[in-house]
Amino acid sequence: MPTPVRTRFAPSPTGYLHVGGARTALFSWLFARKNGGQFILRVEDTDEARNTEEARNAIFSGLRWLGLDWDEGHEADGDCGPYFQSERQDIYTRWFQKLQDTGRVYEDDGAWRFRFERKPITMHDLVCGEVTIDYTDASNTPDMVVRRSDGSFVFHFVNVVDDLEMKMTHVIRGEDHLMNTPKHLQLIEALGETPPAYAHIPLIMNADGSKMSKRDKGAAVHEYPERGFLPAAVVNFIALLGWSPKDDSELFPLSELIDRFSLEGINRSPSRFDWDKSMWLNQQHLLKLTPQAFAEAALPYVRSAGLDPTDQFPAIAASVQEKVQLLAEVPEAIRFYLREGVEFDPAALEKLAGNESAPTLLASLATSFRALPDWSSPKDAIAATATAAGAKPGQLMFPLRVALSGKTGGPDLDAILTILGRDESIRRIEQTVSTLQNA
RNA sequence: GACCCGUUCGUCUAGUGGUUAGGACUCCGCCCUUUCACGGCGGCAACACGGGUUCAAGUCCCGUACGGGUCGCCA
Repeated sequence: MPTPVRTRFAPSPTGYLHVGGARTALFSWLFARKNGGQFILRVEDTDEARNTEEARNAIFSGLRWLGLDWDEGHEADGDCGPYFQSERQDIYTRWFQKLQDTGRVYEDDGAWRFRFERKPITMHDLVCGEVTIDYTDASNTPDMVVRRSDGSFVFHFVNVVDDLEMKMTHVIRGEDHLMNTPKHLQLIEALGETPPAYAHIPLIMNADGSKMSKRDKGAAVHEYPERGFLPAAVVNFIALLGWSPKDDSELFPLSELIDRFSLEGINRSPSRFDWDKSMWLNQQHLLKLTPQAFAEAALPYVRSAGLDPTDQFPAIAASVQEKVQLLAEVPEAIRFYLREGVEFDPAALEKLAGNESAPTLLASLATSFRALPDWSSPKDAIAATATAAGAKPGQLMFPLRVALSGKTGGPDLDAILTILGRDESIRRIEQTVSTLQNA
């Protein structure tokens, strides 16, 4: 029986969750899930000065929002805890003792340095292939500090110890760690342990190719729910940034991503954000939602825009499901349903004003609406009214749309008529007629 | 500067010696739709450059250029 796969995500809580970090987490998570292994969340909070509670929570909530659950770590079980490095001092001290016993560390200015073996180090990276770094020349690769003069341990040491202690089989991390790997390999070799397999993934860049930093659009994971993205769409999008299923498919729910994922599909070159495509992908995921699920997803955005959803909301939301790319667009798309009367989009009103027959047609439409026995087929009344006035139904459709919604585009007229109801529809038509006459 | 990784349409990518270099986003047409959007069809658009190797190179090798990464008592 093969050793069960164990991967981890090991962020340090010094800011918000970065989208590059999220993708690293995603790939590690996918690899673990794909292979029936475990995914561990370890918080590397050794830099007390820079750690914040807020940053820690951003990591947890970001991962949860994306749907990346962890088997061991904060608020989860696990035999390899604690999962915060700040609570693992005893473990590091013990391993440091072991390292001292090998005679490979020496004191320097109160700190402890690890003496590298002066030889070429070759790693077999699962993504980069075979990479050799020459450690022969000490001036290029000075012995590294593993323990500071204040007694604390540096990243390289704790990271290696934890990966060993937590029995990692695969370390999937950003390419910025590639040059650290020989250091880690040397440490592990000195300790007489077996290293995990490494996979270094290329970084994500801004749309213009520049390095993505904190302030850049899309850098922070928490920005995505704010902008109206679905977690599944974000996961789908970042997975496609640097990974390919090797065929033409590209629309994946999480479950299928797990199925299709493999390290071989990871690219070697940094990729750039393509905002148009991320929004398109979000729209595709939105389209796949049931109308109920869509309404539910849209509700918070509607509320926070100050709109008060009525009991008609399910129908209202359904009418705009295929009109928006982001959930944050929903409030604007449905606002016209919920307000008193019509507010005209200037361009729409102008277009309507240019139509000389509109006021007359609309006025007689209001009359025939009023005469309808019921509201089951207002469309027949539209056709009849137009015909009676010697016009085509199409000549009445556009004015009616503007009269009801104030806009040139939007949901099907049928849906608008049904949702608004007879009284409100008539009211808006008459409001429009008088607006037109007074103009 | 040294070392490491990379380079196919504007962007994300398929492609593992012989392809009309494929798909997707964007953009532009047309169709569907009495709106918009969705959907369908079509179009524009790429192998960074220079040398090799080979009957044959986007695919292999070497340079150059460009991009990225790393060179801490940060992680």
